[in-house]
Amino acid sequence: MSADDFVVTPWHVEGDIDYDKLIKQFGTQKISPELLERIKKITGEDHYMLRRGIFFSHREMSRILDDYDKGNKFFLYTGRGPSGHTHIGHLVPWVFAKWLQEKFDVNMYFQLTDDEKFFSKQNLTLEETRNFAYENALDFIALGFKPEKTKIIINTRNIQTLYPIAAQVAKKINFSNTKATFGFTNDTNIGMIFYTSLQSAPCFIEDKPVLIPLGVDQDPHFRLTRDIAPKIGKTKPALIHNIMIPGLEGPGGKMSASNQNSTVYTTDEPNVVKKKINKHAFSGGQTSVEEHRKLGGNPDIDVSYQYLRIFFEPDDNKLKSIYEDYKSGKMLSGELKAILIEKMNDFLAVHQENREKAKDKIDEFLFENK
RNA sequence: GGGUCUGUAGUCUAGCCUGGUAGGACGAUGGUCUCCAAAACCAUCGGUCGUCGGUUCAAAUCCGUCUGGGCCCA
Repeated sequence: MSADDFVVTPWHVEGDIDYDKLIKQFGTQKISPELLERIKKITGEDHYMLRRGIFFSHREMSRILDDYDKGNKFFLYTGRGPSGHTHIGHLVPWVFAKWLQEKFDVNMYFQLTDDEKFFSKQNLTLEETRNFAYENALDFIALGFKPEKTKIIINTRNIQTLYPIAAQVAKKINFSNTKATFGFTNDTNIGMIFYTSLQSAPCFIEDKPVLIPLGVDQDPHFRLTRDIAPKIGKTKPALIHNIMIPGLEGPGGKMSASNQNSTVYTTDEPNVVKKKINKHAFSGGQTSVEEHRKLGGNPDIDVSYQYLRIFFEPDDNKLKSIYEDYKSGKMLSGELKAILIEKMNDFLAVHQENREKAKDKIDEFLFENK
């Protein structure tokens, strides 16, 4: 734990994150009302994730928009480390990325880092991480991306394309850089040490500026990439960061794919979702009905409310009335949970159907080595 | 290639020197309490002690092999 009582790294998130402090600590830019207004002006609408500060921070988003205004398109890049099944927290940046893609009409690359998860997870085989990559790709496709403008990169499959770019990057990053950035020690395997150069590679796969929507915990990789980009004659990648999605069991840390109880997977059945929320979701309610009616609940720490805010209730008016009812004590935690369960299961029913259909479409999405 | 230290439940770890088949913490599971969750309290589950072999009546504990990891030297 740092002196700030929270830790955010690509492999570990812990504590109550103070996002204003994190912005200072990471040296990123807060998304200002002016920037919001500018995005709204170009896209014709503001996305609820921007409005509500789910995406809260960026690096050089303004430059991307400057270029766009001049008629120079960018492209999007995001990804996922396939260490397990997809959960709803993973979907947040993907849904937002899809919105960006549609509004700006740009290409999108999605990188599945099966090699990295093999390197970093002691108990996973390369075969397992490749299988998870395939599973995760289905969830991505299920969100409705267009294959003409969207390509999925799987590291071990597309290494032929990635490697020449990664080599350029790798030559400019030394051991001290990666150690300082990721906290590597002498028992870190050399796959990990090289790895960040592979994660950088898709930034330069097109000769255009890139914008990367991602969880803020992944920022350190691209801090390095931004450092070396000018050294290899490339434009620095621009980033836009979302907050960490809390696990069911509490506001500290993030939803982790490995803890079954703090996680709702995209493949969970309705009754499983119901059970997980009712039995595990941390609430901001009081200890008894009488207390709750008298004192009211605290939506700011209530995980069910936060899920509605972050993902499942895009309607501001509905969200506001839930907020007020819960805060005043009119609405009980059990009732709030019921709302979330319904929203979640409605979403998952559609998602799971699309996910099935994605199995037939995956080939159209896979990036082909040139 | 040589030397040296190290490997105990999901995680961290006690025990090893002075042999008698493992104890704790966190986690997990169930219950009580709550509109739920959390907290608190109660209970339960979980380890063939990295592998194979040797010594011994008896080995996590001693010896050797292999294997994973750390450090030093070449």
